[in-house]
Amino acid sequence: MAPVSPRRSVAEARRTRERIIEHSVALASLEGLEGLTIGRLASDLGLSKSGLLGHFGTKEALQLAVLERAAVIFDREVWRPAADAEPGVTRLRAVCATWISYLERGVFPGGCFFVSATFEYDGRGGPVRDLLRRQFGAWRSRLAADVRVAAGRGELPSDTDPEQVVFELNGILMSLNHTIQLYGDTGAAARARRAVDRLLPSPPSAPVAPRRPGERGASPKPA
Amino acid sequence: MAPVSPRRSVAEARRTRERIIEHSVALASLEGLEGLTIGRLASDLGLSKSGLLGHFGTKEALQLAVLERAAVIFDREVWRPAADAEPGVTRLRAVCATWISYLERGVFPGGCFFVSATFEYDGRGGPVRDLLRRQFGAWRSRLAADVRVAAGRGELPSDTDPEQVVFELNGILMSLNHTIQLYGDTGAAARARRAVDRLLPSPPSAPVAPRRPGERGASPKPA
DNA sequence: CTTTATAGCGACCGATCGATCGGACTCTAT
DNA sequence: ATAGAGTCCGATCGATCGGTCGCTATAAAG
Repeated sequence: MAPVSPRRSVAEARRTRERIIEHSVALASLEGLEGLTIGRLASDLGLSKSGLLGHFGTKEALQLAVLERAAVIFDREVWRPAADAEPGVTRLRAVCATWISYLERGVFPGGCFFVSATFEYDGRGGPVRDLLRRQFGAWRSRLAADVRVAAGRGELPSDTDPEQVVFELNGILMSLNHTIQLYGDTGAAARARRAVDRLLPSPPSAPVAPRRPGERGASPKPA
Repeated sequence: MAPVSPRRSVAEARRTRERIIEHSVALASLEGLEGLTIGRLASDLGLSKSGLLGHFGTKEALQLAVLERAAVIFDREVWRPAADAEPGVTRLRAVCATWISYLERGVFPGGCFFVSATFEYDGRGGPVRDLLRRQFGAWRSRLAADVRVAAGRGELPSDTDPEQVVFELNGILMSLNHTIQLYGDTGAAARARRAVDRLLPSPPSAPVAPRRPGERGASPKPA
């Protein structure tokens, strides 16, 4: 039989792998990481199931690769645009802003990838959940670090409990995610911004978004 | 072959249906509504698949029945214990307290049934999602009604946006649900209570309103 | 050119999915 | 006593699941 796609160089294989992961991220955002199916992916991409699975070995390995790719996207869309802001409340507010925007823009069609995924893996065990916990833990501790900076600078009360602020911030973001996904209510973004404003009052007289080209905040790699 | 379970009266059938729903609620709380499988349920309950499905017709009908039962449990565990409190902030705080306790006690082993379910049905359509939206909408509007009462009584600023308060309350509760399920962190309940306190300051013992309206937000100090 | 590594295919595996069917059985109503 | 309704089972259906196997065709290495 005539081979339909006769190119199988190593370089092509890398591109194929990219295509698989990219499509898997989009699909998993909507259907969940467990909702990914090899057959569906293969037919969407014009591959055979064995050809597709050959790149990863098992479905679980694919899920982990998808999760890591999602983290790269999250980093690019949320962390990086806010990284250069002044550490403390200013950067916290910047991260919240990029996060809300990332949800508004629908970077992932199913809302925040990690919120969905952590809810999906609530009660299970295994490597996927372990990775999720580590990724989410990195998110929380990075926020908490900036809360501590803010408290040290007097932008927040000195007795501020960083974990408490992170807890409430996450709540705001999850509530936004939930509202958008369940009701398609775009106006909820304004509510989220108002809630963030109340939780993290804009620091007084500090020049907003002072661009200091030399300084880079912790350059990110949630993993 | 000797029939293993020879009792099939109408009354027994009702009990069987109860058993199915009860077990399904517990299972769906952990595995999700979509994660319910007829075969698993049947084997857990010592029934045949056809015998089990005969009570509902389709899996979707079972899911709807499970959702309605979950709502009954939620009503019993969260709404009812707070129903007799003074309408307004007092009752809002009571509902939040029962909700937090309901999560602490693990009424559903997988956390709040409706939080999990709405996240699961984020991106899908169909009757199950429709019912979920209605149920969640009822929750929101009941909370909003009490917020309006509170604002009318001066317990909250008169220009309070009820939907905003509900949005933030839901965030606190979802953050708690998330923390408990992903990390098993029981201390998070204290954080949730603190956050609720800040959002809904306890009204003074006298039903008068010493708070000056016009001041936005529940409390000027974050954290 | 020859050899080796590998990308990808097609066929196939056992398991499980939701669902259907006919029939055996028990209760209830007449 | 008998008819009807309803409960539940065992067998079975087609579809799909994740995954394996042997194979071919090609690219890369020698």
